[in-house]
Amino acid sequence: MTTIFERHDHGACAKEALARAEDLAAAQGLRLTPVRRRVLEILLEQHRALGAYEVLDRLAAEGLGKQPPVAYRALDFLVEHGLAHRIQRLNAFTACQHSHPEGVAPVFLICRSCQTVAEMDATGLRRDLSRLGGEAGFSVERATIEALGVCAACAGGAA
Amino acid sequence: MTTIFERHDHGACAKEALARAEDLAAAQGLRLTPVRRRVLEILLEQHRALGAYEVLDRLAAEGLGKQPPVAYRALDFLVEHGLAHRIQRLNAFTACQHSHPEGVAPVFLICRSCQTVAEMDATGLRRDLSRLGGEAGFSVERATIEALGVCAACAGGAA
DNA sequence: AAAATGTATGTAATAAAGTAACAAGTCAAC
DNA sequence: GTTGACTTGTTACTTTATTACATACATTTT
Repeated sequence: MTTIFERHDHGACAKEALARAEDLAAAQGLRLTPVRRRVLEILLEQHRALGAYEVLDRLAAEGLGKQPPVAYRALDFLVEHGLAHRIQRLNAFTACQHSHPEGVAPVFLICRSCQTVAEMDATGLRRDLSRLGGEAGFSVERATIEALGVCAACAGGAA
Repeated sequence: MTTIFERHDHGACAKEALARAEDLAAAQGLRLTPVRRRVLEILLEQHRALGAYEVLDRLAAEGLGKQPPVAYRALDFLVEHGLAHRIQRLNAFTACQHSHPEGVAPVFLICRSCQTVAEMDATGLRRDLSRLGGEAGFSVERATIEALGVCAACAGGAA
């Protein structure tokens, strides 16, 4: 499995994600407005999750909006359409790193040392979770799976 | 698998949990002070997660503390010793329903209709998650697994 | 092109959640 | 009965998030 923990061409990675967003917008008739697009770009700059107010500060510095709702609305839009994810543990947001065709939400790996947040496909895990819920008569609709730990680079570097 | 979604003697369920807490405190030399004990009792009254401020309001009504730190400290104590859990999706807390011998954190099933939060053992899921992380060189230390959906009773009742 | 409609943004105000810092009290051990 | 560790009280504040309403922009209808 390949994650963004590995060395990669980050510029290309961000560019691709933006292109995917544009394709999605075109395909689904969504409006990737300047604010929304800029928020996605800001999230794509780093592989760590940003708080809504960090995003807002950036927007404010560029004259794109000074009040919380501006940031929250754009972030909500991105999350709703799968272009970004909310990391519950951090009350923060990160750009989506892979395209998740259907409603296949990923698992997040959060490095507590470098703050990098990586996504991994977790189809199997989700199936198991649904099965587990099913045993209790519970119908799983959405699931949050977040792992906190240390990435290879940080584990190696700190050794 | 049996969860608190099923009919059960709630009084007994709460009483047992409290007894477990006392045993734990005795065994580990922890101080289950009046505030801490009362917070646990409050959480045990319902099988839904309570926000820190809901707990605080209850404490205040009983003269046990009026400021946020009082509630947060007690909640942190309970969480730290496995007597309660924090539900990330809800920014809320729920009493532990099973004793988790070691550091075996459970999975949470959150009914979006009746707000009940049930725990299930997820040893297998956690192992799979660790393995998945391992594939990316990531060492998982702690994991949050929360499922949002509908419990059997609500699905049946609403049908 | 003007009116009507739907959607997005701007703004103010406030709510909700969480923390820092320090003073004061409690309790067990010596 | 004083020391030291832990717990609680209190003030003040920070961070995160939402409500409500006004304004602007875009699209379709006429």
